[in-house]
Amino acid sequence: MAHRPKNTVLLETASIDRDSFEPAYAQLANILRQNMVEGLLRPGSQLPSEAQLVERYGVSAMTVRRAINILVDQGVVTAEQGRGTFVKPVTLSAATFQLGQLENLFGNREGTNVQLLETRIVAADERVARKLAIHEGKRTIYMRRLLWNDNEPAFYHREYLIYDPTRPIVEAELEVTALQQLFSGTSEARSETGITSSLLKHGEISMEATLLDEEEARLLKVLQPMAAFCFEHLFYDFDDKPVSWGWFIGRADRLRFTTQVGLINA
Amino acid sequence: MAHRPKNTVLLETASIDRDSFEPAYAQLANILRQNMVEGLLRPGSQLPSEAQLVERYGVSAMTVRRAINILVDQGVVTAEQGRGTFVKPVTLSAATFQLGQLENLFGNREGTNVQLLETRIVAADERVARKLAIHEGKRTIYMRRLLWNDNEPAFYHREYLIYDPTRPIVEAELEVTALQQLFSGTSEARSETGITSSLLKHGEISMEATLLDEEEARLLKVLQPMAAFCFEHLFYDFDDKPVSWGWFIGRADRLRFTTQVGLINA
DNA sequence: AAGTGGTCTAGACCACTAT
DNA sequence: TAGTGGTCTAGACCACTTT
Repeated sequence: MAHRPKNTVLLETASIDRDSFEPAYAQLANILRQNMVEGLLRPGSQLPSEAQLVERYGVSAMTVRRAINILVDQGVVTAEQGRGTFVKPVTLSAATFQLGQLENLFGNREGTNVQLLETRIVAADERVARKLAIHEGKRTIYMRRLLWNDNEPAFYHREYLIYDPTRPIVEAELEVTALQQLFSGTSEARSETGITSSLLKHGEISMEATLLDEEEARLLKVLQPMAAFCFEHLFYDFDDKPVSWGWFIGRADRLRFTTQVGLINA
Repeated sequence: MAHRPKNTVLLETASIDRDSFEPAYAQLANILRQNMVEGLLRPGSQLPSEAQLVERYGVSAMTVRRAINILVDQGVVTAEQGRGTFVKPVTLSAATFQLGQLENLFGNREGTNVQLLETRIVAADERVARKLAIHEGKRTIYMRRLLWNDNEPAFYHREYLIYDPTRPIVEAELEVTALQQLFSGTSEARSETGITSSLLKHGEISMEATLLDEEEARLLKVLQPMAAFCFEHLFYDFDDKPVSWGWFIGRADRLRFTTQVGLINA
């Protein structure tokens, strides 16, 4: 016996229900996580080896691996080749905040709507030209919108869009560009018309905390000084050319991102 | 022929290199993603069926499934049983911001250090008692710290810790609780002493944008009014009892979270 | 040499969707 | 009924770590 599997107790009497709707790999992953939740498997300790799990739960090696891969992807264990699989300790830096949370916040889609404040053609100044990778002075579409939720202004959105008659960036896309997406959530790929021809290939989004300026405070109906979240976004088409640059500003006292780290049930 | 696989062209001449270090499933996932990046596979369009991919790339069905699962996990495609697998359009709300980004920001670990401003025993007021689920008036450990980066104060951290002689929450844990974690990144499970006995089971973290108050501004050496990020954290032990409640406040002009959505190379 | 994670296959079977 | 994604197995082989 070369490698002594130290304190690797074989845990719990729970077993796989072959008649369940839940796949065996998912059941096993949950059993293992439950063992961690209950403290039978503490941070730093080693999981039973794959061979042991195969025996104990009567599933194939592939199924065990898949279960463990899930836990690895979830960030609760690390698998080290030749050594074993270990429970990871809780880490602050593992926290991730999802922009999609805002959709829940804007829950009642009835009460949310978009007010177009202004849309006009403007010449790109140095900053806009740089962001959109066009020449200074070229024409762009400038839009200002106010997003309402429950009869309160929630976000002030400003956006510059490429204006190029040779590029198909017209009306339809204007709507899609960013706003619909924010609310439409996972944005089902299936459209009723058949084809969802998104022109957008990818985008960069950044988040900052800022102070509202006078205009922003007025539109959002709050008093200065007021902290705010600012989400800047830059979207590209399939030629990797920028098509849209803009930013959302929302009053901080209405926004809060939360997340969990470590071993949570279910 | 029942279900016509519409415009499903079999793509690209790229193929799997069996001698590569990169596993076949990863190579296939990358080939497929590359097809999306290049625009051969647009949002809404259907991927070749698994059977087709098996034939085209000469790998087993399991390998194909694993490749596709990766793309599903990455959120770039959706797989619908009985229908097919489709490319997802870009979505703003898919953006996720990782707290771990701060570690890169605090890159030079040489230049970062922690200054303990104060530590004392205080009686829990109503708010602290509620957060830590103890009785008002019970003793807690209150700590104030300043986190420096490049000879600049970056974060001001305040924290209340359970003070209970019957619970092992002593000195060693004080250090670990949150700070080490913020800097130590993935926080390797392997400690030199052998056992990493983290007492923390899980935690909740929330992010807000706020204004610095007078004391915070003074300590962080900035002028009011100044926007700031506030990260509140509440950690629990393996009995699901709170052990630590506190918050980091950092000047907003030094912090920026960025992320990408959609189809990115590599 | 023994034990560990990691990859891969060939084929079976199931559940769902479209026609 | 044919095509689709989804699960599962038994066994082979490899690479790494420990003793």
